[in-house]
Amino acid sequence: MMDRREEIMSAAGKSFAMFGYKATTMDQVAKIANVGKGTIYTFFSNKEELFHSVVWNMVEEMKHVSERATRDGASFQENAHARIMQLLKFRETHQLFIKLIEEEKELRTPAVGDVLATIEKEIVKFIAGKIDRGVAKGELKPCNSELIAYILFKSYLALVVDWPNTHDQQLAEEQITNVLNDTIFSSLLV
Amino acid sequence: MMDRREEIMSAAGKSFAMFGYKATTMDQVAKIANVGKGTIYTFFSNKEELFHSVVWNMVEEMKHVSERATRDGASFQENAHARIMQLLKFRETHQLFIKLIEEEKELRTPAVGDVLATIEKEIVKFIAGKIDRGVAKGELKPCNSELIAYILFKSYLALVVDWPNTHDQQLAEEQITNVLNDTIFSSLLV
DNA sequence: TAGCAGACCGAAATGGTATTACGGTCACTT
DNA sequence: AAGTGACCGTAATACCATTTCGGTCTGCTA
Repeated sequence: MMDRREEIMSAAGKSFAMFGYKATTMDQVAKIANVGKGTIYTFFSNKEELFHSVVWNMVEEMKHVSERATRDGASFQENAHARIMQLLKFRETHQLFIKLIEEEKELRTPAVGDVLATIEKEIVKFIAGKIDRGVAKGELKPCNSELIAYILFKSYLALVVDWPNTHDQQLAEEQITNVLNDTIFSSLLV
Repeated sequence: MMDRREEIMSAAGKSFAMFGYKATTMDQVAKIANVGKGTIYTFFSNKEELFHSVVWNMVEEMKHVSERATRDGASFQENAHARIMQLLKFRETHQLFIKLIEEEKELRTPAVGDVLATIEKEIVKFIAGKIDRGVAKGELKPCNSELIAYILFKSYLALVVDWPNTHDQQLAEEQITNVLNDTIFSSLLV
């Protein structure tokens, strides 16, 4: 039988993904995990900490999936594009992530807002790390990597996520690569 | 005495700016305008149309204020920067605009959400027009002006409005001009 | 008699309260 | 010693009585 802690995390993951943060109860999690409610509190000090642990797991998985989009021979821009697109795909594919975004939009649960902000910060840090590596390898000019990572990610969000909200067809991926190659990426190359 | 229609628009403008869309009542507007409630309905078919008229007024004023930031001798980038910064300043200075943003965030009044989306579209159209003019005058390369205007405005929003939400000090204006000159603007110049 | 005013209408929001649900604890079991 | 679930106080929910408000329409005024 699985480790009790993992059992609980897994149960919580399923419940948060299905019902969201607010609508999952600790009794629910205990039931799914085949564990008494009290037991949960020997591993996690409260609901929010359990939530953070589960979300953190997801973030690690997301980074891992993103890394897997890296291709060895490819240029920095190609890899950066592939990795960020993978992040965005994860964002709108992974059940828990979808549920969190939905809950933030309709319920405004504060704990969910906090967690989404944390995730965004982590993603930007992840991208900034890639830029720093590019600089260290001499592929990119030195720059304020956090600022560039920030505007790069925000641009992707704007083009991939926001644009379709106000325009009735989404942008072709080629248009996205073109505009970003001409602007942000071109300013980075040595 | 002022035109009755203007009287009503002015009263509505004050009320929307002070209390927001949801919390201003037609009785309230009638009272401020010194007009019977029925009279409002001879000029505007309903509350939402009155609202749109008032907001449209504000948008025209905002565009006008933005134009006034234009300097004759200055480069395209300088003027574009000055005009967009003026738009953003208006956005966080003008009472009605402030109130709309607040109401969208806390109350989620649908009519307000619609109107804010319309305003954003109008701003992007305004910027796209400037880009088209720059192209026509031969200052800029031909490009997809709507797409560039979109990403340009979204970038300004990200750097000026969003950044301070997650970082405890706002970006210096010089950092903003630097990063955008190196990226989006540089891709536009002939 | 044309245009304005404000009493009036029904739908929708609000407020107050009785009830339920939930996060977290702890005395008890195994 | 480790685990459980009945239990507690608070906070959310459901319910209903009352009020509010957008919009209409008849009568009044100039």
